[in-house]
Amino acid sequence: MTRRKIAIKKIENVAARQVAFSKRRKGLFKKAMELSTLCDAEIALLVFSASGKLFDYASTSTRQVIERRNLYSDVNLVKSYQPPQELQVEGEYFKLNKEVKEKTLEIRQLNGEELQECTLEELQKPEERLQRGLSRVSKTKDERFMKPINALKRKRLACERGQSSDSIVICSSSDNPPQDADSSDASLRLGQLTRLSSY
Amino acid sequence: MTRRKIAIKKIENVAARQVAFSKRRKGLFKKAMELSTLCDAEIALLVFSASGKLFDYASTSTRQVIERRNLYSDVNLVKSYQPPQELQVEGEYFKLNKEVKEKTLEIRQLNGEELQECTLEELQKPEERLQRGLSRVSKTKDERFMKPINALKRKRLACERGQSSDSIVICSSSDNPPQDADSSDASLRLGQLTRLSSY
DNA sequence: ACACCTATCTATAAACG
DNA sequence: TCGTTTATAGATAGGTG
Repeated sequence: MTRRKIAIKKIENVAARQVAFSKRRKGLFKKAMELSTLCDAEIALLVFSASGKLFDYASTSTRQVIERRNLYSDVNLVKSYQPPQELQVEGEYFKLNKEVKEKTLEIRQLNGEELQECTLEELQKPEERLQRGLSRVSKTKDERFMKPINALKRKRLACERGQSSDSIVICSSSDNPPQDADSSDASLRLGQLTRLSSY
Repeated sequence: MTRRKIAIKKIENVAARQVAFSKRRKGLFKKAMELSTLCDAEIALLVFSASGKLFDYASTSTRQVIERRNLYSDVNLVKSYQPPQELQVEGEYFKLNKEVKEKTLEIRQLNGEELQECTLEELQKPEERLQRGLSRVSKTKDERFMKPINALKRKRLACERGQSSDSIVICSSSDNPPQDADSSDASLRLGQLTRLSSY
């Protein structure tokens, strides 16, 4: 399908087959989910790799109709007719999937995409949210940037005056309101940084 | 996918949804068969239309592992959900779970939370991203806001042509650069708005 | 609903790291 | 094994009959 067209028959090269399986499986699941979403269809998809590994997907948008089975028990795919509706617990997969979709949309909107689907009012929220987020990030960056400078300043002042508690002027490098950048203990902050660097 | 990109959400237009269901179902089955053939996988695919009609496919290339039943035959919904064990956890579920976590973190960072985990450099990216996103959102909002005004303006200019007229000042409601908000045909834009309002 | 068209959008085979 | 990239093959939305 791409650099070269391939015939639809078993791929003999094991490595290539493995790669194709991974890619196409992913694509197939995506298509299944899209169909389910777009057309309000219920879909169950079971894929067993040649080595016996199971990958599955089931949409259960309204009622749970499909049940899954473990690979190693004797398989028995069963469908129910009109199962108890509302009470059905949605599959974990479905729930997760929904969550992913929601978060994806959220992120896309924060990126400023998909905005044509929004009304003027609906644009207000993301805008405010972005402003808040930006403000926080900028502030944090500022603080992080000023810390070593302030530390140096303190050290120097301490040396020069013998010692004293000093009043330090803090400058903001951003165009955001400088809401009092740093007032807590520096060693504490350093402790946090140290801990973080171990990730 | 083609003449126009569509969002992955339920297609409201019934006719269009039906067409999409038919086309995409066909495509999905084809992909399933290709995967099965190319990679020697066993696949079962069940698709229930919104109206309850069943379409299914099952490959049994190597061994018969999947049993199918007709929707209208006797029911036995088997609750055999083995809590996702090793094999399954490694699969789609696991990946989705990871995705959820990643997106959650991403969102939190865009919200300006969890920033203590970032170095100064790592703060740069979200900041720029937020600025871009904010700029896009603001721009879109501006455009949306200006559209009716511009339309009115044109109308009025058209009316006043041949008569006395006063100049109309257009104000931007945002503090972003007004990058020439609207220059295309107003009726077209109105068409878009109308279409959108039906959501 | 179906078959065909075609401009676009998506999936993906190969190649590379 | 994985992630990316890139060029190309394939899928499909919207339109028409």
